[in-house]
Amino acid sequence: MAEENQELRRAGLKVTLPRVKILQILESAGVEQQHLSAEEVYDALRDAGENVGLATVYRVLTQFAAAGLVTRHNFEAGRDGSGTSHSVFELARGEHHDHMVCMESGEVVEFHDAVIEERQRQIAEEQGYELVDHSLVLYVRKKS
Amino acid sequence: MAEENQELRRAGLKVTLPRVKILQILESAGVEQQHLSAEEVYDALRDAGENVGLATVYRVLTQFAAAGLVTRHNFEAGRDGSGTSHSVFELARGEHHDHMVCMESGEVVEFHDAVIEERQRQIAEEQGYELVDHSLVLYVRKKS
DNA sequence: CTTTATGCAAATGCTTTGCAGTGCC
DNA sequence: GGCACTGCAAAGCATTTGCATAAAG
Repeated sequence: MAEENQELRRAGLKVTLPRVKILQILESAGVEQQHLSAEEVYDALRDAGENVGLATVYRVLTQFAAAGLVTRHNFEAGRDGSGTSHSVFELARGEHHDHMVCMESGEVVEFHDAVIEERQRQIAEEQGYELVDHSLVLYVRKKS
Repeated sequence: MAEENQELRRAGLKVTLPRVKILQILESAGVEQQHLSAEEVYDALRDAGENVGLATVYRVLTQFAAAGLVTRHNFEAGRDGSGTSHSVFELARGEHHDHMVCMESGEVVEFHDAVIEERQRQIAEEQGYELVDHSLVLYVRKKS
């Protein structure tokens, strides 16, 4: 219960109601809903009876991301080159992983592959670069 | 010279000055500048003395993307979770490739790796999905 | 001629900011 | 009490759309 407060303090952030609530929402998100948009967090707050402004949700999530508490992703909505893409946030639970998004259901599956990770490092190196970060998203469709 | 007109007709688009000009700009982009934002294309047009509206640039690029003539990417600006990301367009020259973006210089290097491509397919399959598309961007830093 | 494209300006959607008021430590 | 945090409304960007005009086939 006081767990969240610790995390916040560690991040150098004052323990306030919006921050604690948002952290709880992210922590309690079911496996199927680990990737929330700012709007979804906002709605969850209202459903929980808390009156937090959308601006605050964005501010808090951005701070959390800067503190490494959460990760921000930018999944593109549809293929078809519709530049529409909103951010989704997910609690950073230690190890890194990539994502697979179903183009039909919107479902998100996480995965981690050592082979790919290593190849990426090698490829960057071959070009004289050091790999700092990467973003890999597979757009998939359920098999029939 | 009439090459562009053929490509446009093939795509089912009327041959108009804005479309031809934009196609030329993309084709003549140097190796270091193959990835242009709508704004950059717009500026290039003005520099070439053509008065094309930015809205038209967007419309044309979107049509080109839909026709498969160009590919639209969404490189994120800075890491640090600043959701800032604008689209860049690149001429689709046949084979698929991924990108490596230098976080300092903004330079973009293209690459293709059969191992990664294959692993992606396998990973999707293992989860009962069919791989439709993917987006892979490596964020790198020049080695010292 | 008829259809499709263009330009401009206004509208959008998501995200950030300015500022006065509020609540942590 | 002071300074960080919040809420609200307004500002910002990149991109899209409505509509009257202009050009293509």
